[in-house]
Amino acid sequence: MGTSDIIARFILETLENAGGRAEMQRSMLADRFGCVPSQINYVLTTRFSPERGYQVESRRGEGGYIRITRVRPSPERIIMHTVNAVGGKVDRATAEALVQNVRDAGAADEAQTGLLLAAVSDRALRPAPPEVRDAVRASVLKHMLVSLISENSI
Amino acid sequence: MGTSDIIARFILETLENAGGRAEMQRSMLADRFGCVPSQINYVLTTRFSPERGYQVESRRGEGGYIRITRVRPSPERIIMHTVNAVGGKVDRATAEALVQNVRDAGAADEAQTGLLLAAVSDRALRPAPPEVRDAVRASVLKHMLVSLISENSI
DNA sequence: GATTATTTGACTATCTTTGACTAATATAAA
DNA sequence: TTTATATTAGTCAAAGATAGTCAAATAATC
Repeated sequence: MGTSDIIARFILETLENAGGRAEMQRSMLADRFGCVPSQINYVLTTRFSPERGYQVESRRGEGGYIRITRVRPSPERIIMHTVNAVGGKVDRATAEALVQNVRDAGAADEAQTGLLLAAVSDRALRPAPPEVRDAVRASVLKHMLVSLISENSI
Repeated sequence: MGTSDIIARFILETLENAGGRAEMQRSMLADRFGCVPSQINYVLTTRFSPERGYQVESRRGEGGYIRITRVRPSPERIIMHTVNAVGGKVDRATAEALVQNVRDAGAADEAQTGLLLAAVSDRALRPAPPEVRDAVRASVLKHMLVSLISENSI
């Protein structure tokens, strides 16, 4: 088992003991596991992505930290399923259909649905070059969906 | 939590107890929290900016003071103002401050704020090329805010 | 052997703390 | 009244403290 797996397991244990939400310093982790700090970013992006049900926030400078939140599944199973269905790119029509599904499943109310639809609209994403637009749409949508779960389950 | 956060929290509490308006001396604050006086200015500019809904007045010399006033315009007005403030491009820090302001004004609840923050995060916008990322962020944010107004006014 | 995953480090970005210098105001002195 | 002095607050840039990005090197896997 490689260093990244060990770090990931440590983070998982910490999350477990902290009830799904934990704050730690990147430099402390790197220190503890004898790796360079950027490897922590690698672990976070590969193993604690929105697709896997995690939300990562951070802050730099004095008092900086990395906060990892585990999203609790439940009525949110639908949302996670949707996040997985989005993939790396998603066109507008598909995104809208997925959002409607989320609403129909009762996982988002009218206002939240409105925000989601506004964010994935072609008009909102117009400044993004066409060749990456669907990738941006997918990323924005997934991050919003994960945020929705964490907010609803607190 | 760093010194600046502690100072900010103290000011917030003081404001709370004083009904949204408080006067204090910069040197007293610096003294109390063991920092250099100019750090108070840093806290004021980063955490009690007009964008976040505060007004700061001051006076020098004998009997000098800093007066901090919490300002709360109407939600609609805040949102309209925010949409106008976004412009063609907006960086992450500014976008987050604007969103926080919208929430503070009561124009967005926790879940909606979460969706907004998720959509304007660097992580969500990662697929967008850096040279257009702030433009995409601005567009997404504005479209979402507009959606929020129409939803809220039902 | 090719492909994918991991590790590493140089460079960048952001946030905070500090201090030297500047500006304004009240009060006392001339 | 004018000037000087003391007492505040303001500005700005440098230094310090974190975290992020990216691509090259290496290792693991197919």
